[in-house]
Amino acid sequence: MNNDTALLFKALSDENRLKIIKMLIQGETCGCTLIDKLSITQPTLSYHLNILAESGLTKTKKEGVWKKHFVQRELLDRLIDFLTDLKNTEGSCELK
Amino acid sequence: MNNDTALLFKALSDENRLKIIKMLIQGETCGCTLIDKLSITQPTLSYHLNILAESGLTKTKKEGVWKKHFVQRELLDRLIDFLTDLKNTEGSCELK
DNA sequence: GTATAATATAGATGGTTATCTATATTTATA
DNA sequence: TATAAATATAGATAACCATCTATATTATAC
Repeated sequence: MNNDTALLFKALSDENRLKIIKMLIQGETCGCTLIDKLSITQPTLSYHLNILAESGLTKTKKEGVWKKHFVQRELLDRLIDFLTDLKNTEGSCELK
Repeated sequence: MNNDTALLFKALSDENRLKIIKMLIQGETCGCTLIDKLSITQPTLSYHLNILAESGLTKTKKEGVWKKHFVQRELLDRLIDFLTDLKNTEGSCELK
């Protein structure tokens, strides 16, 4: 599982990957279900699913011919925490 | 102000830009203050500050020779909302 | 008005990304 | 075991990114 915040944001920085993760959050699915909702080829989908998995945002399990993808919700929490901490940082007013 | 979620995440997908935004959140500053804390040249900093501003995550105001950069906290909220909504999406269990 | 400080722009470059086509691998089933 | 479905890999490519050096612009102060 990945830890690098910039890399997590990068995984979310593509429109197709955002669509994918929105679909996956509704329930684990295989690529063959996702592909119908996207305007990309199967190898390109495979590429994006890999990026999501490598970031740690998704995990997979093999079920026969299928590879089920699902969102690792703890990593969403980690990003929410990061942004919340950032937002709540008090300005120290060290202007220049 | 930008609206595209993927583009906002992209703005946060670079280590230097994360450092910059962490500094800016502590109080508005000019590039000349930021540059000392980063291992990049001034034109590269200018480039990153532009990306942040174009995403909407930061805004700027001119003050004499200086250009003060500051974080648009509402956009952090927007990202937090996006991730929270995503996380709270109920799985509809439509497995395949 | 010239020097100085802050910032921007231009142009180059090596690396990365998203995409494709074509092909290979894996697994279940007829 | 041959076929079909799901997924992966290889290789190509055009576009984009992060970075640099060199130079230009802008604004203040002397």
